[in-house]
Amino acid sequence: MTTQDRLIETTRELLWERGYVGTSPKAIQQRAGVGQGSMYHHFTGKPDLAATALRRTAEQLRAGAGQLLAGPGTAYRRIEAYLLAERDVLRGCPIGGMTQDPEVVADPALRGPVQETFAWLGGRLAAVVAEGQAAGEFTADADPADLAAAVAAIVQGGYALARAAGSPEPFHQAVRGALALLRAR
Amino acid sequence: MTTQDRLIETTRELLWERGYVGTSPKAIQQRAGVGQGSMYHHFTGKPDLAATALRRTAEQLRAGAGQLLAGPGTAYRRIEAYLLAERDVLRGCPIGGMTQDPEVVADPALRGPVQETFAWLGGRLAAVVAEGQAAGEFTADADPADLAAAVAAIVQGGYALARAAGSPEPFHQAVRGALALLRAR
DNA sequence: GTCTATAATAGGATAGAC
DNA sequence: GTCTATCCTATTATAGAC
Repeated sequence: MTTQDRLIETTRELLWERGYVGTSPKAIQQRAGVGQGSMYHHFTGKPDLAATALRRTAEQLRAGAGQLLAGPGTAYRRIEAYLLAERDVLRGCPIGGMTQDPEVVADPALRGPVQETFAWLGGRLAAVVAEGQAAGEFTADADPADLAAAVAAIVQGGYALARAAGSPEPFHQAVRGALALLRAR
Repeated sequence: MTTQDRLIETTRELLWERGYVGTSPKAIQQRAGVGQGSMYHHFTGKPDLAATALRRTAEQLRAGAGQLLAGPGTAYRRIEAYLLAERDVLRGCPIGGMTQDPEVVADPALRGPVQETFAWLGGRLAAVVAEGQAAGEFTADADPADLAAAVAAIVQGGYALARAAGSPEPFHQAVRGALALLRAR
């Protein structure tokens, strides 16, 4: 792995663990085992490095979710697969967590990957819901985009509840609740 | 308003706007218009002041939600009232947002008010759901605690989606989706 | 109670040697 | 490309005067 790559991977970890404000260049350099000079040689500064790291994280998240949602099975089964995917619940979402940081939200380069990820996810989920409605699997009296947003919110909100409780259980409750509601359609 | 109160109110604002890591004692003092000495006279330090501020915010949040959930009307109407309550969506939740900060999660004095708020909210929502099931308003095939967690997660997740998008719309989509699902019970 | 020093450490970056 | 040295500001307090 190149020095540049180590910087990116280390930044991805730290952003996930400590958020953007909580991640200092010094901490990145120390964990990556490189001096200051290297970091500023490859990146213009912390925002540049963080944006690069976030783009990579967003890519991987989309790849994972894309697989689950494109899989075989009914619409319900695919949404279920997405909701039941294995997650390190107490670590939270490496993309969604960024929305809490005002500096991320304020900087287009940082918010970009986050915004695009959720826009993409909403679109994919809505497409699956629409397929389910077309197949008569779900009643067609709700906007697919609304149900898609609800499913995405369950995951993001589940993380928040779990971290508040110090336990993954509230996340799983929320998912079970959402699946129970979806089955009733 | 006393100096102590101004410090608490200012800290509540800053915690909401910038989170715990992003809120410095100096910023609190400047916005409150008091010197360093005053802050350290009334509070042992930033964690103490922040914990006091969070307890007050938690109280107000519970008071507001409690009113909506205890109101008249069917279980569905009360949950609807909670979900449709007016919110400054792009500001996020002043309590739920704290879960993103590792220092808050790690400090029992800081996580306490957050944990208690969601524990209380989950209990209240579950009670309303249970009433709805008892009244035949909802089918009784789902655990009230699961549906309660789902409702709470919709709100918290809705904030995250909205801030990612830079628009309140995804929050409202998620709420509409959740209400559509609840109506089908 | 409140204020103004003062201080040790961290944050974020630049300069220049190698 | 990578490193160390240096710089300025912010952070989070403590000390002591008023």
